[in-house]
Amino acid sequence: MNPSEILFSHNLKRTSCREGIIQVIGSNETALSEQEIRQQLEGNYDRTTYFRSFKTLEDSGIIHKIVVDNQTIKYALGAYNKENRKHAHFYCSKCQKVKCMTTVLTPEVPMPEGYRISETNLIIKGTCNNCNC
Amino acid sequence: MNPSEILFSHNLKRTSCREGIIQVIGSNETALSEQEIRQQLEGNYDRTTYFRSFKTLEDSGIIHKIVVDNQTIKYALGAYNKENRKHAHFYCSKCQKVKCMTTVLTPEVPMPEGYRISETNLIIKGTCNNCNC
DNA sequence: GTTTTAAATGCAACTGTGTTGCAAATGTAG
DNA sequence: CTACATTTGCAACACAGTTGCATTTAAAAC
Repeated sequence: MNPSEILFSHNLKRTSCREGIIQVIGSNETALSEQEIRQQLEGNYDRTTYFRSFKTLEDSGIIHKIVVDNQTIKYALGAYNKENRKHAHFYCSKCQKVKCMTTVLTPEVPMPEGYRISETNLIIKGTCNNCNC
Repeated sequence: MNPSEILFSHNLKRTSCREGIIQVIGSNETALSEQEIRQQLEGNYDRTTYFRSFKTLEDSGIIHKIVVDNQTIKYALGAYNKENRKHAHFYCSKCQKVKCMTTVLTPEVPMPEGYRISETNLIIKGTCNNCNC
């Protein structure tokens, strides 16, 4: 599906900013920050528009937000696998790239009586194969 | 050990701000944000001083920083268990409290050739036993 | 106890992130 | 093409985090 179709299938208006964001995120191996997305996008959109677009796209599950730390936020396509499970993310502290580890699912943690889990985030930090050469 | 002894044993100067931070964090069940620590501290220190103190205390392993999301940062005492492993953290999205789950260690994730892990963060979000009543 | 000195603090200024209200522009259904 | 709801851009703002520098303080040396 192309960006336009993705938006349509989620009942979202097909605006150029949204289509561009999906397009750029979808054509990258690693997750991207707002800055990186802006650099790769043709159109010059307002910062507010980006943030509102990210929120809309995230709410509908088209993209997901990866909070590595309070200064490093990245976005990638998709969100859940077929079983509605989320995956881990790897952050390379040398090249600052974030990769979705789609084969590593977040663990099912047994919780004490009375606790309910809505979401589990697993972030792994280190250095990637490219930076360890 | 009291705050003064803790600082001494880490070769850090025993300033009132640092002692106060350790004191406040140590006397709370849950992890605290900068704001919450400020409210419970007598002395009125500059914001810069807090951030520098947090960094110093974190670098020496006296406290650890918990990044729940880019807007929610908390601090708690200690850092690693005896085996140098880190634990998971639970964030209640109703009461906004963060608890160290010292019994749940971060998983050992098998990585592809060439990857090195320096740190693993596991954040569980949901609602706590208090808020589910 | 006083002096000395390296470290910590307070202050001012600044960057960057994220939010809100409102008017203008745009997508889409009719 | 028109009408309407939604999205966007702009301005303004709140807050987190950082840096340089002068002042103050902790702790070691005397």
